[in-house]
Amino acid sequence: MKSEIREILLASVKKNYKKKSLDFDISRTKTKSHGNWSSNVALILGKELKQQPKIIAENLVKNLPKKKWLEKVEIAGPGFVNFFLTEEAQSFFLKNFLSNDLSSFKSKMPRKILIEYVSSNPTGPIHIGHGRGAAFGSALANLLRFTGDEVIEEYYINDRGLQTDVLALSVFLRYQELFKVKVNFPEECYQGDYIKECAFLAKEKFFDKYLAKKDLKFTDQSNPLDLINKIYIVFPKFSEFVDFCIHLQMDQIRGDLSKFKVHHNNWVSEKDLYKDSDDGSFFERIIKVLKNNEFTYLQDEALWFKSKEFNDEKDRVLIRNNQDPTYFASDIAYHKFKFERDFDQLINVWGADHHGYIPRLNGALEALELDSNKLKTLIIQFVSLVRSGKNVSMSTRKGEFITLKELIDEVGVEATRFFFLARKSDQALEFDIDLAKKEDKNNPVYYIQYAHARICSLEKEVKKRKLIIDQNNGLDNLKLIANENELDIINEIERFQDVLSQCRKDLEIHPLCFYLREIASKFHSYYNANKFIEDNKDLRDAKFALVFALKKVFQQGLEILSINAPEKM
RNA sequence: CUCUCGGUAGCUCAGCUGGAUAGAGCAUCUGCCUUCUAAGCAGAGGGUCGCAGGUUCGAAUCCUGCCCGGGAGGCCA
Repeated sequence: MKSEIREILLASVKKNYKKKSLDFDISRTKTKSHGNWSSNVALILGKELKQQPKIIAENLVKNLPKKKWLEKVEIAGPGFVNFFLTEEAQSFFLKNFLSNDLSSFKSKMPRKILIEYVSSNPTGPIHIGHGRGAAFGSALANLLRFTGDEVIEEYYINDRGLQTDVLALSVFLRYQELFKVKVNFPEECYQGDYIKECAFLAKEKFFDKYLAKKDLKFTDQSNPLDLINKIYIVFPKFSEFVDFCIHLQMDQIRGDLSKFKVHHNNWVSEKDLYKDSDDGSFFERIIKVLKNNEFTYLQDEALWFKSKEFNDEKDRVLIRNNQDPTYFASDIAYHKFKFERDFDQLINVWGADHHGYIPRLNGALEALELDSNKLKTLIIQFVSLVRSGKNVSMSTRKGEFITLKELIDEVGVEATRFFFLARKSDQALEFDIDLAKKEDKNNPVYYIQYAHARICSLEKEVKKRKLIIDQNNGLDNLKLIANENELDIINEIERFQDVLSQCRKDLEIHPLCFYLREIASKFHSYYNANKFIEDNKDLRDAKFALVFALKKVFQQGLEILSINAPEKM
C-alpha cells in the first residue's frame, strides 16, 4: 500500500513541481482521524521551495487519480496529506495475507549474512550475559531469514591461549585431589564446582595417567603459568588433557544453547587458524601481510600493530615477548577468514565489555585492505537479576555467577527469551525474576501466548459444535464486520510487515516484541466484546477470517522469537 | 582523566533518520464472569521528556555546554 501511495504522490510532485525525485516519508498514522497513511511530502517540499506547506499540499492533492483502494485524501495540521483507505482495500489485504506463504515479506534484495554470536570461552558454563546475546543472535538470524536473507550462525571457539591452559590446570589440580594428593589451588584458577565434575570425568577417562609423580609437587604457592610449564615438561602429551577439558566444556555449552533454542550452524576453532600448511598457518600468513604493509613494529621483543594510525588510542600487541600471539591477533585472522567467505554483511554480537575493542579490529581490517563497513558489531549490554525487588549479586571470580541453565530452569525458556529480547539490546537489562515467573497478564509472554491459545480454543469450540469455517466465504463477507474495531485490527495486522522490515533494517528485535504485545492487547479487547460463533454463517466466517489472520501473526511472530505458541494454556 | 551508553508518569521502559494532543505495561482507584479460557476486558487519575542555550514554520528527537548515573579503558579473553 505504501508503495502505491508513494507512486501517486511522486507522480503529482513531478507534474506540479517539475521535480525528478524527492525524498519523503509515508507512515502509518497514530490516530484514526488522520486516516490510515500519512505523508509529509508537502512539508519537505515546502522547506525546499520556501513556500507554505499547506498550499503545496493542496496543489499536490488536487488532481490525484481515483483509485479503488482510496476512500479520500485530507490535508491536516501544518500540511500533512492523509490517506483514508476503503474497506475494499482492507479486505484485499487480508485476503492476500491469509492466502500466501508470506513470500511478500521477503526482501527484494536478499543478502548473504554471517552472524557470529555467543562465542563464549570454553572455560565454564555460559552465564546470563551470554544468554542475552544468544537469544538476540538467534532471533535476529530467524528474522533475517524470514525476511529473505541467507544467514549463517557462527560460534568462534577460543580453544587456545592462556585461559584454556588455566582451565586445564584447574581441572588437573582437582584431578590430583581425587587421588588424595594435596595441592595448593591458586586464586587465578576457576573456582566453580563444574571444575570438580570435569576432574571426575577426567579420572574416568585417563585413570592415573596424569597423576603427579613424586618429584612433581603442587603444594607451593606459584603462579599458574609456571605450573602449566612444569606440567608440560613432566607430561609431554598434556595437550590431550587440555583438549579433553575443552571438549567437555563445549559439550556443556552446546547443550545449554540447544535447550535455549539456539542452534549455530558453524563452529570455528581458533586453534585451526594455527594449523600448519605448506606456506605456514593461516594465522602466520595474515600477520605477514600486516608486516609487509608496514603496519607493525618490534618493541620490547613483542610485535605491535600500529592501531593508533586507525583512530585507536594506542598501539596494540600482536605477538607477546614470549612469542605467544594475543587474542587480538587471532581475532584479526578470524575476521579475515570471515571476509574470505564472501558474505554481503558480517554481524558480530558482542558483550558490552568488548566495546573498546571495536576501533582496533576495524583498524586491522583496514590495514588488511578489507572494507570494515561490511562488518557491523552490535553491542549487548549487561543483564542484572532482580529478585523480590533486590539485586542478585554476581561475581565471576568466586564462581558465583548465575548460569543460563540455572535461570531457564527457574523461569523457563519462553519467558527468559522474551525478557531478553523485549529490551533494546544496547541497553542494560534488569531481569525481574518474579515477574518472569508470573502466569498472568503482568507477564507479557503469557499475555501473548494466551491470545494464541484463545484463538485455538475458539477453533476447538467450532469443531465441537460440528461447524465448518469457510475462510474464503468469510473474506467475501468482510463487509459484514467492517466496524471501527475490526478495521483497526486489520490495520494492526498490516503493520506486521512494517515492523519486520524495520527490525531488518535496524538489526533489532524489541520492536517485534512490543508489536506482539500490542496486537495481543487489541485481540483480547476484541475477544471480550464479541461473540464469534455466530448463527449467521456469513458473519461467522467473516469473523473467523479475521481471527485466522491474527493467529498467523502470533504464530509467525513467536516463531521468529523462538517462543512457543501453545494451543491451550 | 579519556571514550561510551543512559536520564521520558510513582516503578519498568518504548518513541529519537525533526512532525499533528509525548505512548505502553506495572502500581493506584472504579466497574465487568448463568456465555466460546476473568491467565481476560472497560474506564479514571498520573508528565517542566535531567538543566540551560542554539538551529526553524516546528525539538523528547539535531548541535553546544553543564549536572547526575551505568560501563569500558591489559603483552586477559
